[in-house]
Amino acid sequence: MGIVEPKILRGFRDLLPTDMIALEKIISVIKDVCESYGFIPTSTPAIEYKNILLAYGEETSKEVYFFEEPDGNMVGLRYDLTVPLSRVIAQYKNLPKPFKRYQVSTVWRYDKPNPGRFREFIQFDIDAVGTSSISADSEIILAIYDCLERLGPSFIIRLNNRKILNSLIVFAGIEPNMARSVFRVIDKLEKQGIEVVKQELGPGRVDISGDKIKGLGLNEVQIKKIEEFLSLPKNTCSEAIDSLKELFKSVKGAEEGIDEIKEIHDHLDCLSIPDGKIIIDFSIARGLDYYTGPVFEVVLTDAKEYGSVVGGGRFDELIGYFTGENTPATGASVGIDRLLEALKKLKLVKTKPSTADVIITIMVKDKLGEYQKIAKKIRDAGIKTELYVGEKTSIKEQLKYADKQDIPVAVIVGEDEFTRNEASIKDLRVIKKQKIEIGEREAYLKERIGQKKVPMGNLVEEIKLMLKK
RNA sequence: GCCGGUGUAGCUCAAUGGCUAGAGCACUUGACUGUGGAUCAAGGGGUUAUGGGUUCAAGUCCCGUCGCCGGUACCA
Repeated sequence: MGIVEPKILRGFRDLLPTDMIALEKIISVIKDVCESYGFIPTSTPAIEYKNILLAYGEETSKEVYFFEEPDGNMVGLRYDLTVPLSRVIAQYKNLPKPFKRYQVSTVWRYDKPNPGRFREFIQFDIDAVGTSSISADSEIILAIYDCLERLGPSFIIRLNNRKILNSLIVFAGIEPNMARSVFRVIDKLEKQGIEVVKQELGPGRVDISGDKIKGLGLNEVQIKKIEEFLSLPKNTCSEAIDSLKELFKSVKGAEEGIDEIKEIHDHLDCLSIPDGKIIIDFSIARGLDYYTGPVFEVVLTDAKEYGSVVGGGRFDELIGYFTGENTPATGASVGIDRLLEALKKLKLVKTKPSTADVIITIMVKDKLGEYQKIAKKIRDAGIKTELYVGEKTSIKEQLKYADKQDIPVAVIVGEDEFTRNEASIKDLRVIKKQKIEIGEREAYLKERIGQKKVPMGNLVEEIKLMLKK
């Protein structure tokens, strides 16, 4: 008989318990924060009609998984959570506005896989729809700020405004249809440096591997003006705002974007958020075409190689493709997979193979019912408790299993304990924590390291005490 | 997509074109039938990613494919 070779698609991956436990933990922290801000959960299908997925234009299509249903409908896997959100807003017209929702779901893109970047990945989106108020943008940024504070990594939130970049196009005298390309180039500033940016704005350059990168062909005056913009003093947010105001004083309509970013800054200032954690960076544009106002992204300062782990901004024109009317919206998207990889590397998330805190070992096979009673008692007290169900029933095997699963406490009840109405509880962490100097195996066994006999009536209390250590 | 590197046991890696492809860790078993550590002993594990070619002889050299890593491009 042929054996089927076990393999998975390129860019896809399995999440084994250790990763999955860490992932769930991260998600639950973010959910808690969202709900503490009054964002409410939504869910939409993984599959949408093709024309829905293509609502913003055909150019998106090459990275989307499309397929035909047996009855001929053309459908596809969602590639983000914003398109389904727009559909939902258009479809359920009586949703309360502002509609503040969060959604954590899998999305699919046929991209080139990278470390921390997969073809199937999880997005955590937070959005506020139906309000132009900048306070919505501030709330989302604050929620993201709180999430990161609770998760623990050091980070920087970079803020900008698409309107400011649009003013730059006017300021530098660039054709409006070049705007998008210019934004794409200046977005590279942080990673590549000013010289590369200037080359790409102008004649182009040749990269390390010998590839030619075409330049945008801007003239020297235009490049000079962009450089002036990018090198504005911005040690503090107020300094950045003031210097930009000065630079753009003759640009018509430039106040709007500057005022918006100032408003966000004022909100954050009231909460005494340290100036270095949320900064203004005029180079960030975000890859997406659809942003219309404030934009921001987050990098982890000790794990920069994962790129931005959160990105977001205002997209006032997007939902209109479905509603036919102007529907302002702003949001953020957390790259959960990148965050997981980064937090693992920074050792800020527990990587454990099991969620159980207690294992009940089986010593007397025909008293299974008794063991189940013990397990129930501990579970009823809110402690995660596993009853050993393996076939190898020697105590040695059971403890080895518990050790491998990193379960901290074992309950051992044999004939002795049953007759005395007692239980032995054993702290399995003790051996790992300190090297115990016992040479002889016999002495080691006698020592019963980390073990304690307690009356059955006190079992739950004693376990709680042991777990607290 | 393009450029470069790389692929040997579960993991980390050895092996001048030449004898039966090795080691450490991990794993299994026993010393030890109510105790996970340490120690000792034994054991299992490989189509050298894959398909072709050169050669008396290929893990080793050449070509294709696939995977992985790095860079670059793209990213609604």
